Amino acid sequence: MKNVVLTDKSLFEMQAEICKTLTNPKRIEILNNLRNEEKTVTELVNALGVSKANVSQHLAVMRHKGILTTRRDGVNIYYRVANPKVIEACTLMKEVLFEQHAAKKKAVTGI
Amino acid sequence: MKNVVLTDKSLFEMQAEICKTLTNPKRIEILNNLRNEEKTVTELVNALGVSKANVSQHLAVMRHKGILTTRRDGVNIYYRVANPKVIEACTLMKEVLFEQHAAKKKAVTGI
DNA sequence: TGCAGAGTTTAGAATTTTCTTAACTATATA
DNA sequence: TATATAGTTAAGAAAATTCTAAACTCTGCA
Repeated sequence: MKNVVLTDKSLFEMQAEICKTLTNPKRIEILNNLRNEEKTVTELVNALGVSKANVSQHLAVMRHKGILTTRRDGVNIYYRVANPKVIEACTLMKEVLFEQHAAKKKAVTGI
Repeated sequence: MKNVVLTDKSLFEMQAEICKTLTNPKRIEILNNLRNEEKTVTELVNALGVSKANVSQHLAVMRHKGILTTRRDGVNIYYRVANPKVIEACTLMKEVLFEQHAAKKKAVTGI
């Protein structure tokens, strides 16, 4: 365990690293799937419709960053969101998107 | 103005596009600088200590995504955050980082 | 032990992001 | 008009991200 101390110098970089979780459409879709419940890799594969290897890679990215945690139950591995604030941040950014959309629509229709 | 309608198909992609704003340390630092006030490009250049061209590029990225807006006053262009929810999301992700840090520290020191 | 199902890891190509340099536009003022 | 200041844009190299295919590990069970 190294670098337990947060240095000012690297703070923005560390924050960017955490935020990178949210920059891939499939990872966002995974987070949406894990919003209220834990799921196995296979369940996520079926929900997303992409290869198991790819889902596993995205899960690994988020697990290594501490965004997701896992538990094994027999042959299955269940993934869940480690900190609900990630979901909150995700929701806020979706709201930003919707509010932009509403503003654009208003600009076009005048309503 | 095309694609005013949000399709389900592209929703995660659009959300990821918005979130990409937060994935660069310099853009996060810019958002921190604009948290409570508008600033000119030169003020941001001085605050970040990087080239004007680079700051301008990062500002352009965020402006094109509707995250920042601008006003010109004479020779200066003032940038400000368009939607405070972006700052809220940024803050939440920083809290996630700090809570991870606290958890790691506790794991090491037992306190 | 051997097999099948569940998941991970690796290697590499294609794409995207980032930064630097240089050229460019716009505004104010002498 | 000429010049300085403020900011933007373009081109291209270096680095990071993403996906696919194939090989690999781990667990449960016959």
